[in-house]
Amino acid sequence: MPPRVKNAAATREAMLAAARQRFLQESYENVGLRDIARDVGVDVALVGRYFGSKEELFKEVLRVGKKADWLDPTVTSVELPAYLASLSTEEDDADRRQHAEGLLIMLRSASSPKAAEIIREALRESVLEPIARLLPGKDPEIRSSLALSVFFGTTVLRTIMAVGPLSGCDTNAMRRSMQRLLDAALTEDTGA
Amino acid sequence: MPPRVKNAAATREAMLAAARQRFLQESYENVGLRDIARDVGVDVALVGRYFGSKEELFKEVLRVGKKADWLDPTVTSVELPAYLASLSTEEDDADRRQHAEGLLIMLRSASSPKAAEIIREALRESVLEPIARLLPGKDPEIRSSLALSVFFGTTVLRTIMAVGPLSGCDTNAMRRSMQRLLDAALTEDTGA
DNA sequence: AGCTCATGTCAACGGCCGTAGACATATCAT
DNA sequence: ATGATATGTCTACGGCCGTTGACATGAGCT
Repeated sequence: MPPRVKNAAATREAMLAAARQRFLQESYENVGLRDIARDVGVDVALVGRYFGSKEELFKEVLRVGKKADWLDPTVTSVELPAYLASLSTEEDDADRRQHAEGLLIMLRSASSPKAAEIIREALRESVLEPIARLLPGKDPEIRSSLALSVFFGTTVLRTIMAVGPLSGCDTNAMRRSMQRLLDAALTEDTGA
Repeated sequence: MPPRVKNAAATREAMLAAARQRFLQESYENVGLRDIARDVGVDVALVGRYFGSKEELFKEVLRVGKKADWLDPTVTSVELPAYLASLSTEEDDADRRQHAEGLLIMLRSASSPKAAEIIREALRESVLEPIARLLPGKDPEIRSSLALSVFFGTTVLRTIMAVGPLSGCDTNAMRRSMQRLLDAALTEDTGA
């Protein structure tokens, strides 16, 4: 038989992929359901049928990146800064790419009221807590938040604002800077 | 004479102030001109008359924070990290507050297509370049960008995403962390 | 007082959005 | 082949948006 023209599971998956690409490039409000539907070559109304609402579609998009769990448990705390630093620069590793993409999506839509709570939850449950669990020493939650803030800060300038000095920066230099920042972020506070 | 009920300059100023407050709390797209007008007790159409368009109003809002120039020229590079660190925590100093507010406005609307270019320009001309000019050593543009990324990163988590560990953090601890991060950001890259 | 012009209001336009329900069509079981 | 059902389309609604031009009203001058 010739390949099915009508296949619910396949179109759902295609819409999810298209949505992910869109949310990767624009914020929650600026992504139109009609854009996503057009990408797949399908009618808008299908979004409603398969995902219920735009918010639920967005939730599902964030769930995609969750499948590859954050950080192999074998990763020790000393490798952690290097891993996080590689998130911005490494392009090949599939898991890393997915993690970095997920974070970028959250960052892009961070100031969209409708998306805010969804993002907060996803961030906590599938990023901050897993990282904090790997950190020895005091205040793991604060330090994992600081580490994440390094990623977000550099990404805002490099990718979202497209500010020259960081976007055009040499990859190795960038990785060294990230590593320095992440070391500082993960350092325990001596209170001095 | 009793204070003028109709005063163009005053209402313009009031609308500018109201707009600034709104853009401080929500992103470019999520701030409606009708909201601003309602805050002032005035009709929407006045926005068009006084500012031309929403984009120009936004431009003007960013110009407000520019009046207090960034960093007294007497500030040496050693005090710079402390100054930047105080941006997030200090509430009293008027200039600092205005600088921090300006940055928050830019951050909030960073992923709004209509606002993006305006922000890029304002950031470069009135933040990145002034700071870079104060930095001795190599790659001042890169290092000033990294310093700014520290502010943006922590602000995203603390203020925009309202993520627990950083929003509820002790002020002194926060300042120490910021200082550590900023030192790392401003350190020259030895290439090692 | 009356004239004039700056100042502010009103109504409406066209456009895009997310959502919903009625409708069409392809696929599969019988 | 025929009916049943999953799959996808079409149309349209109500709502908010930024912007515009015609209109009202206040203030200040003579």
